[in-house]
Amino acid sequence: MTIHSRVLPLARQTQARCQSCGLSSLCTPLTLTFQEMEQFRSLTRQAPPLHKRQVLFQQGAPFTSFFIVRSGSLKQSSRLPSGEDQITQFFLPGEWVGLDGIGDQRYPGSVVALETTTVCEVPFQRLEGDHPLVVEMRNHLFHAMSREMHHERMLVRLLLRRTSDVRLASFFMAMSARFQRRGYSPYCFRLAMSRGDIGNYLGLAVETVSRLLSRFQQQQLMATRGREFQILDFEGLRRLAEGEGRQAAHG
Amino acid sequence: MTIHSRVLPLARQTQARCQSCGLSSLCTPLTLTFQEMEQFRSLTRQAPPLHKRQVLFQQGAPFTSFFIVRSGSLKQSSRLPSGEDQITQFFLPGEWVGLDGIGDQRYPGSVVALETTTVCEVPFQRLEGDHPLVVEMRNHLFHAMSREMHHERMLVRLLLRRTSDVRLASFFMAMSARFQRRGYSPYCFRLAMSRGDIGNYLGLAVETVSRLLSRFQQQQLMATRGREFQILDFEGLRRLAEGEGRQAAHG
DNA sequence: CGGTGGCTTGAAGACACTCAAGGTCTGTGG
DNA sequence: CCACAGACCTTGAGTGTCTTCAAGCCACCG
Repeated sequence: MTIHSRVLPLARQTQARCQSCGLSSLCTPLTLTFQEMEQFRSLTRQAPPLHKRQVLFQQGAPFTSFFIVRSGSLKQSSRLPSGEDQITQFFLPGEWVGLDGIGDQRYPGSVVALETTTVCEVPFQRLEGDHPLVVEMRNHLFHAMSREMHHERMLVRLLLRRTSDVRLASFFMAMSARFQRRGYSPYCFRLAMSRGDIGNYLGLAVETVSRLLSRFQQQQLMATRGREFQILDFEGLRRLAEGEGRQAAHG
Repeated sequence: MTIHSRVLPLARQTQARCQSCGLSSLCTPLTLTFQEMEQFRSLTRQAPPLHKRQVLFQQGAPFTSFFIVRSGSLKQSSRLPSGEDQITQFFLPGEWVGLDGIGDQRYPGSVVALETTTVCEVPFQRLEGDHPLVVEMRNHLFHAMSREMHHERMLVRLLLRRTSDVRLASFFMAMSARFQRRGYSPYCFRLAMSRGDIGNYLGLAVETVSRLLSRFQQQQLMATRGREFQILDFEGLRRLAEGEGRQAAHG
């Protein structure tokens, strides 16, 4: 119990690095005074880099901390009773990992690095108490979870009744938005996950993903080279994702 | 604005009724002392019954309160840019309504009663501060949201790659569990939503839902009479929902 | 240089959707 | 109490989409 194995106990070193993280505006709930910042840094600690395929935590492990991605990316997958793995999430820099473990005090899925990745750890215990900073942080999490809840619900329910091309287009639109929010180009990015991962996530066969990518390329919507993706016709892709020019409602 | 129109300002009357609610163990985070109970009751207020098709709140309305269902049931649906309505949730007695409005301070979907329904209102403002009771309540919500988040994610991602019969079987298993948790029979229940609603929720055409119900009946898995449902072969339905005897993984 | 894993492409079949029509239930007004 | 209207539900036939199965390609790495 207590704490999962791969966390550094080096809180001091941590603080120095978190300050230069470049993501602090995303890690911290609001703009903080310098003094508050000092105190806030005490909530987090730096973990050593994860290499590709390394596990951050295992499904079922006791929930102790959550994490904020500093660089790289990860995927979360849950082993189903039937033995299959279902990918439930991808994580990009600045995003919270492990929020869904709070409920049952266990991580409901395993999270592994898709490439070399660094994360900040936030021990959940440190979020207790009534210090204004901690209160602020909890509040932020509250909002984040609520938003996440609805977003997820919408997106996926939407996908349920959509054709594969709409699903994939939606996926890229979502990714594009996430990169843009991070300050990266929304038109050109690299995704570390395999076609198989994308297919698993969207509920499509690998072959379907591959075929669609070819078609998107042919339609001049996107250009693909390995795991580098470029959106050529943003509006076109958006229209496709919105479902225009495709199947209609039936409710 | 400010507060949605149909809320009673009668906090006193409310308290008397919430005490005899029978759901208090679900409404309140933990077992509370009598004194705490007194204080906690001050957090909620009773709203007048909603009749069928009446709107609890509209999509986009400012978030002020959430609600706990006392009796009856509701559905939440979001209007998509394309103009379709997507049902994102059904609510049964004892369940929280409106949690997903916290994030953006607006309700992300409209909630309407599926039948005559009563709810308790919990103004969000009353959850601020550091009173131990309020802290407890927030903590409870935190956990509830986290669980919800993961549950939703799993369930729906799962459905993405499932055939229609597995989707529908999963739906009934989930409903069954929800009724059981409330102390009702897990084998026999009435669902107030139409076939169309179920189809919309699961991403299936009405016709498919109807055909599957006929098939389930023929296979002696369930018996259906209008909106009354009876699970005849619980294990069989569970096996179907788990995906055994059906399509396999490909990841 | 051969092996492995990931990716792409082709062909055949299953599944769920659309369209269409008939049947049933519910609520309302005479 | 009955008749009617409208919504809801069921069933059938045909079609398109996505999956599965199969094979080949490509890049990376021993």
